[in-house]
Amino acid sequence: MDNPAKPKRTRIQRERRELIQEAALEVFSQHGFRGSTIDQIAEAAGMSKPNLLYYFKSKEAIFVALIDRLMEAWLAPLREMDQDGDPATEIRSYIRRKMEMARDFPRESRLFANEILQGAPRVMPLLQGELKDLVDEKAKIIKEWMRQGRLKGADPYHFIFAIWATTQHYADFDVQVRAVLGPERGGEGRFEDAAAFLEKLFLG
Amino acid sequence: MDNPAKPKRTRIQRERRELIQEAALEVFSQHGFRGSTIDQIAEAAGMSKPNLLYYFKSKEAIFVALIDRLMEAWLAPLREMDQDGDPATEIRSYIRRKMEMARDFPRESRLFANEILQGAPRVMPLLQGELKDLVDEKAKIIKEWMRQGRLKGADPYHFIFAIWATTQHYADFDVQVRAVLGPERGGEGRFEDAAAFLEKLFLG
DNA sequence: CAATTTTTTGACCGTTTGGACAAACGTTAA
DNA sequence: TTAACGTTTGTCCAAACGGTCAAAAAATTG
Repeated sequence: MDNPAKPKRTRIQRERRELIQEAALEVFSQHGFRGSTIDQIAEAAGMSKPNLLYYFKSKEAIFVALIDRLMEAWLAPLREMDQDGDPATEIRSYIRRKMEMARDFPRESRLFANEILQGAPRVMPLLQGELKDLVDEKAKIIKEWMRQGRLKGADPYHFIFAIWATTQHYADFDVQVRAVLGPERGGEGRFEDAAAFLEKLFLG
Repeated sequence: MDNPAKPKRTRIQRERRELIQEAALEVFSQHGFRGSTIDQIAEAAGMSKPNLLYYFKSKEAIFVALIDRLMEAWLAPLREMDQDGDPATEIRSYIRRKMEMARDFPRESRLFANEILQGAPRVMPLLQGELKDLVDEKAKIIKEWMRQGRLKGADPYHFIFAIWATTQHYADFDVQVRAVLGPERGGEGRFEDAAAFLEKLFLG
């Protein structure tokens, strides 16, 4: 997770690696790791397979780079939750941010979901370390808010889990959501409706 | 989805097909469809690959049989929700049943999640048909309960989604849940804690 | 028992896959 | 011009994969 000797990269290398990661995100999020081929990614990135392997030494390396970048963005919204802010406002903002991520970055969400579903073989240390620490810290804050009577009392861990589950559901299970809502209600408005519902559910 | 000429099967065929599906559930739920090999499934079932292919004509056929059986169990809890029952009791029972499924059948849950994540290529018709119809029907009931003031008012569709998301989370994201809760709180009690939390969340 | 059907297996095949490699190409700078 | 370096590609390979097939083994039936 640290950087043992950071590699110096040319401009082209930075651009190409970025291009490859974008293509890989598209492919991996649709087919999962094992279901994706280097050829698919290479084609999506508009280059030949050997050329792609010049920038990433293996399929695994692409995936790891993607996950690494993803996890940062993943933890950010919870990091922003501020102990000194108004509890209701902080929770509301957190839900909003998570919902926006589900809407704007569904591929990242699905990629992460896939990794966890397979037993988190590549991010387990991160879950037990950085993520657990962060949640422990924020759970303490939420608990304090509840103790002060500024937030309805409940288990802060399951509270956070519930926010994760409900918001990510709209990215990960998007096809099911749309299928059930049907053509009329399944339009773009569904994220707004969901956000409004969740605010009431968690704060009402 | 119907049965065009139901095949007559010997006792051995019934037993072997069952054995294979159990093994396939184990393998598919861990590695996904593309990530699983026929050899893996055959080994888990304690037979040779050609022998397995004697009972199921392809990898796809195993998967379809599995999904078919799964979907029935999947819809059952919602089907049981009774219009004439007490709203709070009905919702509570529904949450309990879904939570028990997450605890007792996590492989089935993960298999389903995997299928949806990949865009539901094999169950889309079912989602748009049977599932949508069922949800439409139950949403109407919930809406009526809310109109009568017997249940807190909210969008019944997102209400149902939220129950799905939160309960299935404890099966699909189990490793993450355990990692965050840590060794102390991540024991078997987590399902009870979660169920209690969710009842309050949805009915409190 | 023998005849017939069902079940099991070893050997095999064509394709796909991740990855290696050397040769070619392009660019820049001495 | 040439040497050096970064980039790109065609070709190739070994392993893994889904699936076939003929024939042996086991079970069932007459």
